Amino acid sequence: MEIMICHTSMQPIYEQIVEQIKTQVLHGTLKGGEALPSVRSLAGELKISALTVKKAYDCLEQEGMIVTVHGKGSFIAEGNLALLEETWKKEVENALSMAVEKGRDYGMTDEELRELFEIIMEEP
Amino acid sequence: MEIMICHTSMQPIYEQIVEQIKTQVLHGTLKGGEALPSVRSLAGELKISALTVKKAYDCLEQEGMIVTVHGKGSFIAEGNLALLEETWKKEVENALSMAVEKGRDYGMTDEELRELFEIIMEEP
Amino acid sequence: MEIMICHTSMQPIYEQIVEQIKTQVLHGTLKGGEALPSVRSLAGELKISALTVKKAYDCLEQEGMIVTVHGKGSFIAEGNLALLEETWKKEVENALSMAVEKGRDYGMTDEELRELFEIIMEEP
Amino acid sequence: MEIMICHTSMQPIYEQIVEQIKTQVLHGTLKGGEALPSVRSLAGELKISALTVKKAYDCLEQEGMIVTVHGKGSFIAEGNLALLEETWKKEVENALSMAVEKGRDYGMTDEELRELFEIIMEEP
DNA sequence: GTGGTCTAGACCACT
DNA sequence: GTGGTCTAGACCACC
Repeated sequence: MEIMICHTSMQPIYEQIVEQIKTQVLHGTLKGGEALPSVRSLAGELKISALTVKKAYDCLEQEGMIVTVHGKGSFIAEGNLALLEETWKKEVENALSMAVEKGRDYGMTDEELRELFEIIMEEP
Repeated sequence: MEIMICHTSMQPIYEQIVEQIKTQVLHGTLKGGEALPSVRSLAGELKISALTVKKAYDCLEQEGMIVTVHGKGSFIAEGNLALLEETWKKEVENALSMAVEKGRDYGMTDEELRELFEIIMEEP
Repeated sequence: MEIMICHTSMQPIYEQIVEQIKTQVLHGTLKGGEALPSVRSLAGELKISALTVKKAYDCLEQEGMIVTVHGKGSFIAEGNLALLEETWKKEVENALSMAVEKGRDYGMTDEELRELFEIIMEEP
Repeated sequence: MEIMICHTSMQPIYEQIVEQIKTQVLHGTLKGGEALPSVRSLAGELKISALTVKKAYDCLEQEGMIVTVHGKGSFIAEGNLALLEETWKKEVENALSMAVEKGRDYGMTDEELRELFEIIMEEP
C-alpha cells in the first residue's frame, strides 16, 4: 500500500492516512476483504509513531471502513462503497458550499463566482 | 462593533475575531481611521479573556490591518482596502480550487462538478 | 517655540518633547532664562493631553534643564550648557558603542565596520 | 542551548530570547534542522512562564527562523541564513546611521565623530 | 482611561 | 511527551 505523508502540512498525520486509505478504497486500489499493513509495519515504513497509525485505523474502524480482528490484523470492510461515496460527496459539497459562501461574504456577485469557477475547472 | 463568537467552534476564538473584523472592513462597516473597542472592553463584552482579544488585535496589526497606539487604542489602518481585497479573493480562489480537486479525487466528472456547483449557487 | 511630534513613532510623545527642547537649548535656539510656553498652551498647540506636556517638563526639571516657578511658569535653566553637552556626548557615544557591539555580535570584522562607517559618514 | 535573560532589562523577556536565538543561529551554534528545547522545558530552565517562551517562539516562527510541528517541537529552519545575515546587517547599518545622525544633531563635526568612532573601535 | 508584558494555572489535540 | 488555546489575575508605561 502506498501512503505519502507530509510532516509540515496543517492536516494531522493520522488524518492524512485516513484520507488516503479512503481514496484508495474509492478508486478500487484497495478492495473489500483486503488486508491492511499492520500498525507497526506501516509505522516503520512511514517512520512515524505506531500510535499515530493506530489512531488512523481507529478512525477508519469507527466509520465502518475497516474491520480489525484481534491477533489477525485489519481488513477493508465489504460493501460499504455506496456509503463511502455518499459521505465523500457530502464533503465535496460542503467544501464547495463554504467556498461560495466565502466569496459572497467578500462581496462577489454570482456572475463573478461562476466565472472564477470556470477558470478553475479549465485550468489544471 | 458587532462580533459574534462561538465557543464550540473548532476555530480558535481569536481567529473568529480576526475574520469578522476583516470582513467588516471589507464591507465598509469599519472604515479607515475608525477606533476599535479597547482590548478590555471587547473582552468584557464578549465575556472572554482580554489576552484572547489582544491576540486577535496582534494578528490584525501584524497583517497591517490595524494600527495600535500605546495608551490610545487600536484603529483601522487607512488605505489597505485594495490589498485586503486581493488576499481575500485569493482565499476564495484557493477554497474553490481545493473543493474542485477534492471532487476530482473522488472521481467526479467535470459535468457532475458543474451540476453540483449550480445547485449550490441557486440554493441559499 | 517649535515642537513637532509624531503619534506613530515608537518613541513616547513626552520623550519627543524632551529631546527637541534639549536640542534647541544646545543649538542656542532656546537660551538660559527664556520662558517656555505654559503646559496648557503647548498642549493645546500640539493637540495632546496637558498631562503629557507636564511629564515632559517634569523630566526636564529633574535633569536640571529647566526651572519651574509656581504661578509664573517654566524657564530654561542658566549655565547648564556644559553639563548638557556632556550628557549628549555620552548618548552619542553609547549609541555608537551599541551599534559597533551589534556589528561585532553579527560577526563583522573591524575592517568591515570601518568601511560601513565611512559609507554612512559620506552619504547624507 | 544557552539563554541568559535579564528581568530588570527594559527589553521584554521574549525579545531577549528571540535575539539570542537569532544570534546563535547566525554564529552557527544552532544549525538548520536542530531541535529547540520545548516551550515548557525552556520555561522551567529560565524560571519564567511557558507563555513567555511561546511568544518568543511565535515571533521566530513568524519571521521564518524556526518551524514548529504540533506534538513534536520546534526546529531551526533550514537555509535562511543568507536572509538572516541581510536583515542583521541592515540593523547594524541603521544603528550606526542613527548614532551618526544624533552626533550631527548635537553639533559634532565629522572630524569629532570619526575620532569618537576610532576610540570605541579600539576600546573593548 | 489605554496597551504591553508577565504569571500560574487549565484543557485539548497530536505524536 | 509535545504544542495550541484560553483564563483571570497582576504590574507597568503612556495618554
